[in-house]
Amino acid sequence: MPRETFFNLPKDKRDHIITAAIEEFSQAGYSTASTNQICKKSGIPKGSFYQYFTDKLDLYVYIMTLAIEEKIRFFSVALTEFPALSLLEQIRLLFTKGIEFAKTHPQYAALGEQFSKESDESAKSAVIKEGDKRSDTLFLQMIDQAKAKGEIDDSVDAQALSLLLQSLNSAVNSYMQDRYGSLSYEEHEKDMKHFIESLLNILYRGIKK
Amino acid sequence: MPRETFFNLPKDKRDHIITAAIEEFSQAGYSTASTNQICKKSGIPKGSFYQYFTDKLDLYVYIMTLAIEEKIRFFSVALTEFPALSLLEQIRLLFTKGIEFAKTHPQYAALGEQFSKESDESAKSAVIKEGDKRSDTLFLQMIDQAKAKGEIDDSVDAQALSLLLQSLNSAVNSYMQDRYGSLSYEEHEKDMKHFIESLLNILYRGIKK
DNA sequence: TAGAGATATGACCACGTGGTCACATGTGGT
DNA sequence: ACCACATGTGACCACGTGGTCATATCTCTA
Repeated sequence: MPRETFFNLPKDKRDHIITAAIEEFSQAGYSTASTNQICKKSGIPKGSFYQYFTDKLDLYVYIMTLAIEEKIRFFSVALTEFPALSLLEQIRLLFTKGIEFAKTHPQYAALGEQFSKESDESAKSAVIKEGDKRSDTLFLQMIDQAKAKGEIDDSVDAQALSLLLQSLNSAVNSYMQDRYGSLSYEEHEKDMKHFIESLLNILYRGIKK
Repeated sequence: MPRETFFNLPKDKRDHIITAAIEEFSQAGYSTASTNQICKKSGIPKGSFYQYFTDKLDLYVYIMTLAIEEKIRFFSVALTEFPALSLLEQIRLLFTKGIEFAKTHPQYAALGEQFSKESDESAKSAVIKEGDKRSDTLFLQMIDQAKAKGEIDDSVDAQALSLLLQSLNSAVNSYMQDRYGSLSYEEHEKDMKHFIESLLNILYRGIKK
């Protein structure tokens, strides 16, 4: 956690630093990100950096915490807005909301992308310890609920389905990124909706004739 | 491509260098890997390194090429061994062979893992240019074939299914890695087989009741 | 045996890194 | 007006990086 000095800073200066850090970490990931660059971008001297944060990792974990909080807030708002959806509808909602999140919070999304690629294990575990992996339990909860309601077949393995949904969720995002890059969301909304429906169709009916 | 000097080297010295490079790149990825470390590990002086390779990227692309060739050979042998399998059987074969490859060639598998995480775009594109992405076309071919044979439903979106299979394939591998680490393959063969069957079951029948 | 051309070698370079520290500047209370 | 203490600051450190180059050592031909 950042030192008290950091939180005593005037809000706009703090925000400058946060913005600069998000920018750097979302482009470079933890290990290749440069504290010098963050200082230069936010206009603070090197010495001040180490007045505010104990080290690079301290800042990184703080930034990731902000991003995680934001994303969780985003999803849970979406889910509670529509209670009593079927599993398939819930999944559809999460997919589309996932894309929406990446669109409205591109920096946070990029941060997450970089995090999943991070090779520095100590940095990864430090972030995870500070709270994540809730998406897995979220999916498992949804699946169990749906089974209880008799929505889906009992022969479906919950663990396997959860893995499938997780990998699918990230795959959809990177697919959209690869295909349309940073182009406007609205322009390709139809394509994306159609693609998601195709996936859901496979998921629901299976591929058998 | 390495310089001629490199290929004139006695085979065991060349192999030492290759081994050291694989070790380093599979642990650190391209951008964080250190040429100094590779020199130290393989026992060659710094000067010799730059006698053999034009630069770090030259060596990296060469190593990746070796890994890709090996993996493609592995898969195509497996597929041609059993001609006339159904799509589901082909997919099952690829999943299990994928795990087997990761088990028998852990270094190469780790190399691929690191590559997919690589953030240095120039390195990525240099490797891709030298030949990859065949797995995507492989899946698409299999799907088209299966459709032609009337094995799977026409309403299934080939592109969507291919993406699903790709992401699932890598997800299965990292899942196994996370769960069982480097433990012996045989010990958990049953678990893994069971897990794969669960996934194939969802894929085939869908999740609907 | 001489000499030419390929190959081996490690000291060296400029640079960027994360992190430190002595000192300058601000701020609030007396 | 003073002083104590929090805060700001950038020159500096040791180190590791990818890459170079003059020189030493081979090897093979004449």
